[in-house]
Amino acid sequence: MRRTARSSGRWAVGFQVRALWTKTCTPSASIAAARPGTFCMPPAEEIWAPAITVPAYGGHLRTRSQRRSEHGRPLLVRDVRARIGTFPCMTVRVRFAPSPTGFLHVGGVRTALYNWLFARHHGGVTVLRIEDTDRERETAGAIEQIQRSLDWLGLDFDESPRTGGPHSPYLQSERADRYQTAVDQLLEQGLAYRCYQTPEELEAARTAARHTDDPAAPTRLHRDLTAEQISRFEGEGRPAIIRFRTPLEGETVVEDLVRGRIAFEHRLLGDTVLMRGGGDPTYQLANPLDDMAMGITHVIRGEDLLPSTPRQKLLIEALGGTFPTTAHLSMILGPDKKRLSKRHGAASVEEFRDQGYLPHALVNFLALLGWSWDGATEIMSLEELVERFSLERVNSAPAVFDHQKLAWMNGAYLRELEAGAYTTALNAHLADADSPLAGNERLGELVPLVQEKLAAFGEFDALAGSLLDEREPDPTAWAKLQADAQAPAVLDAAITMLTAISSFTPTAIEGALRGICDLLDLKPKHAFTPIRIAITGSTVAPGLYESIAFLGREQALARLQRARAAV
RNA sequence: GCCCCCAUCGGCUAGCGGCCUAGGCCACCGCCCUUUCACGGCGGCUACACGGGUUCGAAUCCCGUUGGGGGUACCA
Repeated sequence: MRRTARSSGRWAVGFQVRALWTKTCTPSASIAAARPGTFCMPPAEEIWAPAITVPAYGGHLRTRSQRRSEHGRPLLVRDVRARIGTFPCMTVRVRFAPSPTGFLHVGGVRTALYNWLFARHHGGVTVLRIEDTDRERETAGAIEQIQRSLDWLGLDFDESPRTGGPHSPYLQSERADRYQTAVDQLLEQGLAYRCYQTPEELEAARTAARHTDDPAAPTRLHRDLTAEQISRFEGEGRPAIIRFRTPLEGETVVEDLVRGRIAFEHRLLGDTVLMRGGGDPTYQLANPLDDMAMGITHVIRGEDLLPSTPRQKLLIEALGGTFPTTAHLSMILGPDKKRLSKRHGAASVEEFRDQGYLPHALVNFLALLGWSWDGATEIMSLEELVERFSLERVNSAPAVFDHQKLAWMNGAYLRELEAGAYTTALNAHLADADSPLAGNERLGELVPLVQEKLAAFGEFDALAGSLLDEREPDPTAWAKLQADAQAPAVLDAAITMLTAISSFTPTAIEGALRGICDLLDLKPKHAFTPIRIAITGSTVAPGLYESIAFLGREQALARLQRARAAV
């Protein structure tokens, strides 16, 4: 069953792109032949090999590369990709799991998008799960805002807090009993234990151990408490946290779809906290447990979560589950090469919407930030992205967010919009911005004048707002007008000429204005500037003839008179 | 400090040992078009971080160095 990507809400028009000037790009035979939904590939045990825990020998003496290649010849990223890039007979299930600590930022969107594209490409299922295990950090309304942003982008999730699904609930705060059950089981099997350290004791031990050869030691201090010690701590009324009993030797190897094989030594991992003193689960417990419970097959997430991967894998395997295949996406950076954040300006989806970006332009741009199809194709519809996307082509290097290219791409999409769709979308933007121009019945007439000039709807008001509204002229432009010695003569001539012509069309107006050039022996460039400032109040505006025609004779003359009086 | 990831033009990237005197897009700089701003067209600038290997041959494989990023939480 092939799903059709769709947008939602009034921004749907953003997807009606008239023409795509993509460079030649024929879908590869393998993609064309791929059957959505299921994948058969022998032998399954090679893919799901549980091994991965191998004895360490002189662990810290070996280099990363040595560990990586110790099983024989050097293991290349592409070897790993080739091995686990195809899947046994199963349905792909991915999840996007944001925590409701704020708005959805571009990094999160890209993660959501890659998950979504991967699932749709393989005919799989998308799950939206909210990771609200830390209620203190939760922001009011964040869940709704995240959902709204995803809706706007056209990323629909098959299972979510809103839609429900076979693995409800999709809010971690409502799954407490499951986490408790798992912890009880681990405790019973001795795979987890109670730790009575106070935060202060832990911190002190950590500081002391920082420069030793076993920096993770402080997490293991209560790993083997005697019965007496336990009853003493209990007697003191100390709250216990639950820690995972991480193996002391050996290492866990993760085979990542974008990074290849990565080995982590157990002794450096320490004993992960699964449950807080208050009995709340931590991310380290809830996240992998839910992935297992929800049948997640592929975890596609940010590189910042890479270091916690071995802990999660260990936990899932301790619980008898199979760790999903992972794909860790590199970070999105600001111009200063630091991780992108609010400091770098627009970072939330809502800001882009407010500035008048089309959802698909953002999607297209983000798809290309860390992934490419052929190195040449830039503009792709959602359907094309779904068809072409693959984790194999995801770049492992971090990427700087290029605002200028996004603006260019948005302009490209805007220019390809049908006039009607353009008008609808522009109007929707103005309405969202509470602009008095929203609903103006002459908006459509202005579209041909501005369409090729705007990179985003947010620029509309500054460019053409003065044609719909009487407003104060730009001071700089006005000063320029007043300083222009030719202005009085030019404006007088314009008033005369525009009064005289019989029909008030752009063509007739052009003729009249050209007449001024002859009359005063001025180049159009010089003659038109005062007129443009008089008419639009700015040096930057839509075509002069069209603007004057749009205003109509009465209004145009009034503006020329006003300017004449000022010079 | 320790662990992990990463490294091609200013930015996004193509490149999987010979097709590379390194291609595309954005940005930038010229020129053309032109009533401003854009759009469009043409041209230009500029990159394989460095040092060692492996190989007949390396941007591509290996090692190291340097640099950047991430993690090191009873955050996610």
